[in-house]
Amino acid sequence: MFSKTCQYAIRAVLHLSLYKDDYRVGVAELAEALKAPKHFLAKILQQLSKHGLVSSAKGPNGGFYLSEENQKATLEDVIICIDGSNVFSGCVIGLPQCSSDKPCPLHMQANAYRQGLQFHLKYQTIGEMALMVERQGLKI
Amino acid sequence: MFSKTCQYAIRAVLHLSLYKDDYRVGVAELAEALKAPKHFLAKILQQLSKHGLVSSAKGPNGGFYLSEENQKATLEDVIICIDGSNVFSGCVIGLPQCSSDKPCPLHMQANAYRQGLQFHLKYQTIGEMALMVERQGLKI
DNA sequence: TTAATAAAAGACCTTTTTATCTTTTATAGG
DNA sequence: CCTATAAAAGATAAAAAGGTCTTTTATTAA
Repeated sequence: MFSKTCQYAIRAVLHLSLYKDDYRVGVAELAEALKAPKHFLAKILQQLSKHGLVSSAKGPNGGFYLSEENQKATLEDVIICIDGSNVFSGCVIGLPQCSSDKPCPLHMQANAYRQGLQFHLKYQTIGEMALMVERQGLKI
Repeated sequence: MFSKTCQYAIRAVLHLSLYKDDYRVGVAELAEALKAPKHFLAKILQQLSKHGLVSSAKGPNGGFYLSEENQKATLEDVIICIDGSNVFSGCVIGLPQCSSDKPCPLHMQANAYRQGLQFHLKYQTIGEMALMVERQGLKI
């Protein structure tokens, strides 16, 4: 479904949302926590940063964090930023002309799956998800 | 969702199921019909053939076809043959330890919809799908 | 104002996926 | 039995994804 890059991005953002508001997380620390390759994770965070989905501060005590604004974004935003919107809307068997007008044989069922998930990812902010994660003790 | 290889495989099998029972389709013809790279498609068909999901005949008038038996298989079989079963069961954010016991934050939602798709792909044979495709004039 | 810190940026490498080309094997039909 | 045909098999190549390393830039705090 999602690329490995995107999986790291999702996990990184969720993880960032668990820290205290004013704490800046260094890539090394985050990479360790996620068991993700450090430099690769750095790239991903930079891309998210460039698109305003995470915030960062350079220099001593710097690092990545989620601003109030960032917390209001959704995982859908993160996913689209990394993998593009086609993960939700592209034809599952790769037909360029596939649409609800001229559907492929898997169109309806595949869309049910993807739109259901997309809805879930869209109508809950990252901040809200973080609360869920903490209360339910979910794995990241 | 599915690899390009898998997308070709699905389309190839569906396409094969539309021909008359006794007609053998050459790779060149099938590649043309699917607008797929010929040699690459050949590889895919060989893999499906090795796993008993399509049948083939060498020599003049030879080619690929679906036997009675092959028609009774499902697209789930095809997909698992090419992409492996993790497309249906692997953690969407890539956690090895993710399970219904220790779920990731997307576990429930992802599985709810994914299993819907899997069910659809599993409880309709390729032969049955072919009928649908013809009756509804769907795109392949 | 300088030294240490940490992100940003970019060059580079590795692996996997996707795709092509060539040779071998099997078989139908003249 | 020979030839043309078409799949099987295998080697090779190109592109994309995943991952690493080095240099540059910004910032803080001594």
